[in-house]
Amino acid sequence: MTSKEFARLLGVSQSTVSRALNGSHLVPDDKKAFIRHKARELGFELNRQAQSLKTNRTGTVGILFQKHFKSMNENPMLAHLYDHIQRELIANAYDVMTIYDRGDRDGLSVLERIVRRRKVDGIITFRSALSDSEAQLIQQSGFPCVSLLNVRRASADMHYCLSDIEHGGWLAGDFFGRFPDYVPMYLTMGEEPDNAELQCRGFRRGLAEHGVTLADGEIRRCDLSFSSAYAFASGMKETFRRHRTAILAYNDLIARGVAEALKDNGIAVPGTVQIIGMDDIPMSVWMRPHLSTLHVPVEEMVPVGCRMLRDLIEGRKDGEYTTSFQPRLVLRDTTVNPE
Amino acid sequence: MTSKEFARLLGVSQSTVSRALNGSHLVPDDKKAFIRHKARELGFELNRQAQSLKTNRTGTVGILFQKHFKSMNENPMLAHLYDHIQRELIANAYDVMTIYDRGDRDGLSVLERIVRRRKVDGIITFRSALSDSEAQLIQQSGFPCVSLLNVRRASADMHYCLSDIEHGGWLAGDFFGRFPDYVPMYLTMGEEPDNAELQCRGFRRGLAEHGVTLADGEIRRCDLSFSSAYAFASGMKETFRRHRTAILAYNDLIARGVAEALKDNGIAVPGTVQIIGMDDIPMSVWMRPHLSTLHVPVEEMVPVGCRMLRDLIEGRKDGEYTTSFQPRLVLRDTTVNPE
DNA sequence: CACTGATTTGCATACGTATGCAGACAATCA
DNA sequence: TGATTGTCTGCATACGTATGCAAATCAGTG
Repeated sequence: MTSKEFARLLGVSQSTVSRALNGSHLVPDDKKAFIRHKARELGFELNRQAQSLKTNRTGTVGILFQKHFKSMNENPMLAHLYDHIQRELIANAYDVMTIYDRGDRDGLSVLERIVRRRKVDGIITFRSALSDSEAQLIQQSGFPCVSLLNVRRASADMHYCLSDIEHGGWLAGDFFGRFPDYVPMYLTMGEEPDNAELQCRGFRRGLAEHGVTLADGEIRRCDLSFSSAYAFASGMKETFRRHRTAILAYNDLIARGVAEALKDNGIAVPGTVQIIGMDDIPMSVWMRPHLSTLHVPVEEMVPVGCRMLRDLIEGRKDGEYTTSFQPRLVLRDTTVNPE
Repeated sequence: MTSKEFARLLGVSQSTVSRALNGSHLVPDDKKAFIRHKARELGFELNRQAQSLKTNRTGTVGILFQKHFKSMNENPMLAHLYDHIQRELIANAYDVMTIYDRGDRDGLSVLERIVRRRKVDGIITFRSALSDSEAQLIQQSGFPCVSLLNVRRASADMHYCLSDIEHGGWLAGDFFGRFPDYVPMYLTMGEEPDNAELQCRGFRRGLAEHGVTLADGEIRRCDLSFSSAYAFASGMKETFRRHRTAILAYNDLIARGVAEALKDNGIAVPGTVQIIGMDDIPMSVWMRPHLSTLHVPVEEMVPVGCRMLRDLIEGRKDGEYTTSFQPRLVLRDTTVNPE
């Protein structure tokens, strides 16, 4: 059924139907209500394709995963974020399209295809480690784009909804600083050097305020995966037996891998090794010991980030803007209870 | 740039451009190649909105999650499947839209909205426990729909790409039947009674062939979550200490929860308790002990299922069709090595 | 060269909506 | 009453593509 047929059925013009269903102020409230009521009753809905052709709006937002990063089933934080974002956008009448590049096909990336064909109104991306070409593509296409969670060095024209990772590092440093008998260690991975550096700086500063220093040699690396972190910690068991260690891990996935390895190797947590992760993914409390972590307020960030994107799409806002959220230290079972 | 402008630029008509880019046989190969080359060179692409308006095709497939089930970050198998499906569809030039209902808004479900506005060409759904109203909606909308993985009782007009869960159960039964000193136990959850019943029947049959019976009292339930399985197994520790037990779990998520609980409670695996899961999610080998499991050949099923959907969408096939895949028993560290 | 058939081209239109514009109608005021 | 404003309506058109149809071109044959 087209709007024209539907209009004839109600004895009004197609224009009036269109205006009523789009909430135009040109049609009086009672008539608007009537038309909407009838539409629901008869199951009529405006054709999205035609609507899109006229308005250049699709009612769809793309969620962009970077190929450098893991997928949702390898990185639980992505699934966690995706879940919240999806819920939030749907509640605001946007549908969600996944954009996940895994290398180019025919020299035309998925992002490129979607952007060029305008299949979305805007883009949300989690990490800011877009490749330069991707960032450039988004920028010159003029698509509204909000980056959640982490910042990318030197990229203009992008909007951020951040968690203050440096402050997170500071919180962990401030905590571990109270245990001078534990050697501090920072365990990160290669994928996000900018953010790791921020986190490490905060950690260092937090420790320093208690007179504790983070030795350069105690900045360790593994890959962004449970098993890599597991392997790392297994390989370190002699070191851990030699002296107590207080580990800040880049995120919960890594922290969880470390905790599991320590458990399997019979190293006491938190008696011998303390661990703090970051993100507070749901998985944090699946397993024992429950992970102490820096809670990233996803539940607050996502609505704000989505709101930012909607403002940009619907033209309520322009120019750059950035919001920032503070992580919160949550002590569970991988840290010693401070007296 | 529109196709008309682009056509003028090349000195041909808009029709020819349209035909060339859509691969019509009406335009000779050399000209087709030339036009395509130019299009790529100038970055021209046909407008998807207009195209959709004419053809009623969107180039998008919806992946439908049921609200009864967990989300991707709670159920790793969903993320695993999603990952494969997304990759497969993108490789075939379809984009992917997530359809995740969490209760209705305004009495209009997300699925309803998407179907009514025809934002997708077809639907893939993982589990077949669609609510009746959802199944009906899909059916009467005439959307091609393929259900992966599991079957739903008594639903016509749906196409299935299944893993043979009953055979999976049989494999586990046939294996555990060789260990008469282990009491068999089946651990399932309430969400998918049809499939659980099939699996249990296979398990029972497999055991019976070795003269072992599964007692009705040894059919246990927990929720579909890691922590619920963990809690269940923790609560059973006295039983496990009393006699050896061979557990078939409905899936790996549950099996993993059990394994972790046993580890934390100091119960020997597989010496005291053997565990077989199902799915073979990547998480299976993240943690120790590596889980013995019934490998579901996602890597084979997904391409076939997507192919089925594409056939339906592109009109190469109609009527119902169903394909089925055999799971495979993978022995790792939660089962006793048969001599 | 005339004719036939096959191949290729462009014209014209339709898809279903949003919206500028002009006109209809009601309300207000002098 | 007539003029003026404000509110509402419908007509007509444009968005950019796909495709039926007729026309044009070409190759092959007698």
